[in-house]
Amino acid sequence: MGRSPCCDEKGLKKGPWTPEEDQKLTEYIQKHGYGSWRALPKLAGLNRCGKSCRLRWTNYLRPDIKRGKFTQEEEQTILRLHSVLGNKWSAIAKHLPGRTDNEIKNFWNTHLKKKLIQMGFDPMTHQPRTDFFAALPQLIALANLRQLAEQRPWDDHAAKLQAEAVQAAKLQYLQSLLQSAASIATSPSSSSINTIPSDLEQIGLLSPPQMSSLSSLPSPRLLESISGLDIVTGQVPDIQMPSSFFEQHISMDANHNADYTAKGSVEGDNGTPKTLLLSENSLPPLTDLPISNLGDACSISSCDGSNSQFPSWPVLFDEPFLSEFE
DNA sequence: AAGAATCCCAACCGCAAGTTG
DNA sequence: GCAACTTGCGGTTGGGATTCT
Repeated sequence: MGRSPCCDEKGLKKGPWTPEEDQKLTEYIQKHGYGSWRALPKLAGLNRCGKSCRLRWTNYLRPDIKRGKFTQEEEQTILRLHSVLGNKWSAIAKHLPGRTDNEIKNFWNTHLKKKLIQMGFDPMTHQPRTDFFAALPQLIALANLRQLAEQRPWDDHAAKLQAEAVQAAKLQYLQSLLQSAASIATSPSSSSINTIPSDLEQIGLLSPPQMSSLSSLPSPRLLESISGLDIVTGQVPDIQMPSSFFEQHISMDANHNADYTAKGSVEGDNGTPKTLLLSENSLPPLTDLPISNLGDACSISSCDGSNSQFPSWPVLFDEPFLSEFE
C-alpha cells in the first residue's frame, strides 16, 4: 500500500492545463473512457501523470459539471450535510449533482466557514462558540449600529419592534460574553485565548493596529466590576429579555433576507430605545454584521419546523434560545 | 494610477484504502 | 498473505483576479 509513484516520475508536466491538453484529454475519454488513469496519459498523448489527468477530468472537464455560484439551496445543503458528515467532501458532493468535492471544499473554506465563525458558531461542530472572542463580532457590530443610530432619526412605530429584536440579540451576546469571560478567568488552562488571533484574522475582524490594541481589552476583573458577574463562580447575572420580543415573528426566510435591512437599537438619552434601519450597503465594512446572516442560519434549519435533520444547528431564535430566558 | 492586501480556486501533495498478481 | 500498484480523498498551496489604500 505504498504511495503512488506516478507524480514523482520525472519529465511530466505540472501546473495549469492548456486548452490543447484539455482537448486531448476530453477527446480521449469521450472515445475510450478512462479505464486506467495511469495508462491514460500515454494513450492520450499527454505528458502528465494519471493523477493529474483524473483530477482535471473530475474537477473541470467532466461534461456534467455545474459551473457558477452556489445557490442558496446548495449552500443550505452543504451546511446541513457538513453538520452531519464533517469534512467528507466527496460524500457531500454526492448530494449536489454537478458539484465536485473540490469545489465544495473550496466554497466551504472561503465562504461558509467564515460565515459560521462570524455568526459565532464553531464551523466544525456547528455549535455556538462559547469562548470570549466568539462574541466580539456581534458586539462590535452593535457598537457600529450605535454610532450610526446617533446620526439618524427613526420612525417610532416600526422602530420599536426592531429595537426590541436587536436588544434581545444584544443581551444574549452580552450574556454569553460574560459567561465566557468567567470561564476564561476561572480556567487558566483554557484554550480559548489561544484561538483568538486565528479567529480574528480569519473573519477579518480586526486590522493589525486593532489587533495590537487587544492587549488593552478589559481584564476579567474589570468585566466583573462593570457587569456584576461573579468571576470566581462564573455566575452570570440574569438578563431579562423584553417580553414583547417573543411575541414578534422575526421573518428570516430567504426572500426577506434578499432585501434585508440590518436592525439595531440603542438607548437614547432618556433611556428609550432608538432604532435604526440600515441598508446592507450602508453597513460599515468592519465586519459582515452577523445579524445579517441570521437569515441564513434560520433558513438552513427549522424556521418552519420542517427540517429535523439538522438538530445540531441551534437557530438563534429557536427553542433553546427562548427557554434560556423563560 | 500603482502598489499592497485579500480573495478565490485550480492543482498539487501525501496518506490510506482498495485491487491485483 | 504479501507487496506493488491504483484510486480516492482531504489538506494545502501558488498565483491570477479583484479590491483596497
